[in-house]
This record gives sequence, structure tokens and C-alpha cells, in this order.
Amino acid sequence: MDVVSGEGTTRRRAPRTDAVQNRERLARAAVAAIHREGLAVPMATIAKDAGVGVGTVYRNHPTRDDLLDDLTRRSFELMLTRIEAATDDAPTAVDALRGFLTAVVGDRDAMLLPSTGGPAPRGREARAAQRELHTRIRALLDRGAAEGSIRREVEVADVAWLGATLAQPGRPGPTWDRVCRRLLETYLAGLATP
Amino acid sequence: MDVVSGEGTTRRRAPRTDAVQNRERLARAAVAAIHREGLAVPMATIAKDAGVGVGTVYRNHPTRDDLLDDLTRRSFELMLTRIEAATDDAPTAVDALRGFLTAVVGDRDAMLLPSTGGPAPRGREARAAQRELHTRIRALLDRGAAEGSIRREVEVADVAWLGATLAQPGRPGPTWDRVCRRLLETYLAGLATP
DNA sequence: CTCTAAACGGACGATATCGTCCGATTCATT
DNA sequence: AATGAATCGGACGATATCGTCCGTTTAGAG
Repeated sequence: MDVVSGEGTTRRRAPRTDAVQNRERLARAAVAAIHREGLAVPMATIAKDAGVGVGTVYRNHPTRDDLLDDLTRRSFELMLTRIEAATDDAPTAVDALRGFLTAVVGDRDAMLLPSTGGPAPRGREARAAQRELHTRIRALLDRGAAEGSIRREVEVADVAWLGATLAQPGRPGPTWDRVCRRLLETYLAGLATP
Repeated sequence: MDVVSGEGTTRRRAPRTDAVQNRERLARAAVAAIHREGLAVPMATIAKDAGVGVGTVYRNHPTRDDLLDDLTRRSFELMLTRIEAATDDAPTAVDALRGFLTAVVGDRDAMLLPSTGGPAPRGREARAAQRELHTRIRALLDRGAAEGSIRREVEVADVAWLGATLAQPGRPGPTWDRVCRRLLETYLAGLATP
């Protein structure tokens, strides 16, 4: 029996909740496995880690690229929520930038980003999320330029690259965290208009 | 017939020149192939690109890890020559740092560094080269601190990470070069003592 | 509770990569 | 030019991974 969705389109059925859960677990397990064993980690490993069969992996993601693209999309969408939160409660653009980048660093184990060695986003949705994120960053930079706290020549690509790079899964441990913080602070200090 | 080497040790024979050439070509081809297809690129591909047989690859590097470690060692040694050159003819420590990092970025296609996704150096020689490089960087930072041009809290790991990260094989093209330059200049600007 | 479409999972044949082994080749020496 | 040790290269058996296929299980509508 047909089920009418909110947007007025018609579907055979609502998505099964266990299927949704499996997709979530799959995504989480895939990111962890890739960080642990590299991009070429066997699908079987991902499946086992997620507690599903390989069949389920291939049903949801016909191709490895499809899976990777989905992980990238999720990562962009996560960063989107972070930049929104950081922008909301920050007195200056530089503070917002600091909050955003710090949050992203904290999320690094949950994300797969292009600079991690992951592929550039291909799918439409992944690209859309990336564009949206870039728009937000641009707004932040414009605000900083208006305030006079960020040099005008700074571009979106700079921040995007820095964020993606700082968020590399990298070595764990407190040393790295300190390096990360110092690098970020130094960069932010250099951002000021001379 | 024995051949007496310059250091006074005795060897059966001088190394064959074609073997030396093959090792060089192998290293170059391996770096290029890895940047193109990832760390898991088949040995056969590397061999073909280098114009040798797989047998030659395995004879020189019994293990994939052994090959990767060799590439890492070569990269560190290249950076070593760069930092020496940059240190020699630079009026200030910051200028030397700029020269060094700029050179490293220019060499990115010829290097395989840990942050590229490559493994941390394991072999004795690779580690030694890395330590030597760190010593040089420390000297540079000390000089900067003495001059008053670099904050004292900056550490070797910061510069090492920045260099290795900027030198990622990344996207080609002028846009990236500009991003790279701006990031570096912004960081260097932030380095100044406040 | 019944029923059905959707989802599951893992065995399996096809394919790709590994790393060894050895006959052929080539360089350095005399 | 002759010699022989070092080097070469790629065929080959072993192993690992891929991606499909289908019998079984399960969520959810009625």
C-alpha cells in the first residue's frame, strides 16, 4: 500500500529502521577502517566491523567510489553544523574561525576529507554540501574583512585547506594536539591586518 | 679480485653502474606511481614505469615497506640539502624558513612524506636523516628566537608538520600554488613575537 | 496475527596482486 | 676478447579481494 510522504511524492513504503541503522553503522565503520588500514581496506573488513554482510555493503554502495563519496558528503555536512554553531556565538570573525577549526579538529576521527587522501567529492549531494560550506566560510571572511580583523586577500580555499589538513586522522596523543593548537593560533595571529 | 674502497674497507667489486641507475629510476617511478594511484599501487606498475622487471624491484626492496622507507629517507635527505641552502644565504631566520618551505613545496612531486599517507620512517637511515633535519630546524628556530623574530613557543614539530603538509602532492595548478603561498606567508606573519 | 516486500549475509567463481625462482643477459675486470 | 659474477626480467603457483547471486530472515502494514 502506498505511503504519501511529506513532500507529496509517492513511495511504496517507509524506509525500514534497521536498514537506516545499518547505513549509519556502515558509514562509521568505514571511516574508522579507512583511517586504520588505508583507502584500499577490503570491503569485507568494513562489513565485518559494521556487523553486516558484504551483500549489505554492495547493496547500499554499488561501488567503492560511491561509498567514499557518501563518507565525504557526511563529513561536509558535519562541518556545516560546526561552522553554523561557531558563527552563532562568537564576538569576532576570528573567534568564529577558531571555534570552527577547533571543532573540526575534534571531529577528525569521524570524517573522511579529500586531503586525507580521500577523493574529491563527485556526487551531486557531496558537491552541494561542499559549496554550502564554502559559502559559509566566505561569509565569515567577509565579516572579518568588514571588522578589519582579517586581511582581505585571504580566500575561502585557504581556510578550507587548513581545516581539511588539520583534521587529518594523524597521530593521536597530546603532543599532536599541542602542535595543532599552536599552528592554528599562529595562523590566526598572522591573519590580522598589518 | 678485491677492490679497495676509499674508506679502506674491502669489497669484491665496484657496484655496477646500470644497477645504480635502475635504483634511481625505481625510486623516481615509485614516487610518481604512488602519487598517481595511491600507496597500494601494484609493484608491477612501478616496475613497468621504471622500465625494469618485477624481479629487480623485489631484489632491491624485499618488502613494500622497505621500498617506502627508502623513498622516505630520500625525501628527508633532499629536504636536508634544501634547508642547508636556505640557511646559508638568508638575512633572517624567518627568511631562511620561507626559503626552506618554499623549496620543499617545489619538490613535492619528488617526495614521499609521512603526512602524504606514507608510513613513519622505520629504517635506521631514514630515522637518522629525519633527526638531522629536525636538528637543523631547531637551529633555525633558536636563531629566530635570538633575533627576536620568532616566538619562543614555536617548536620543531610545528615546522616539520607544516612542511610535510604543504608538500602534499595535492592538486596541481596555479590556484593551489597561490593558496600555498598565502598560507605560508600568513603563518610566517603569525610567527613574529607580539 | 498474517503476509509480503524489503533487507540480509555469506558462499562462490572470476580476477588481480604477490613474491619467488631461474635461465638469459650484461657489466667490470684482466 | 675472454671470463664469470652480478644483475636482469618475467613466467608461475599461491593467495587475497572483488562483486554477484540467491535462499533466508525480518520489519511493518493491514
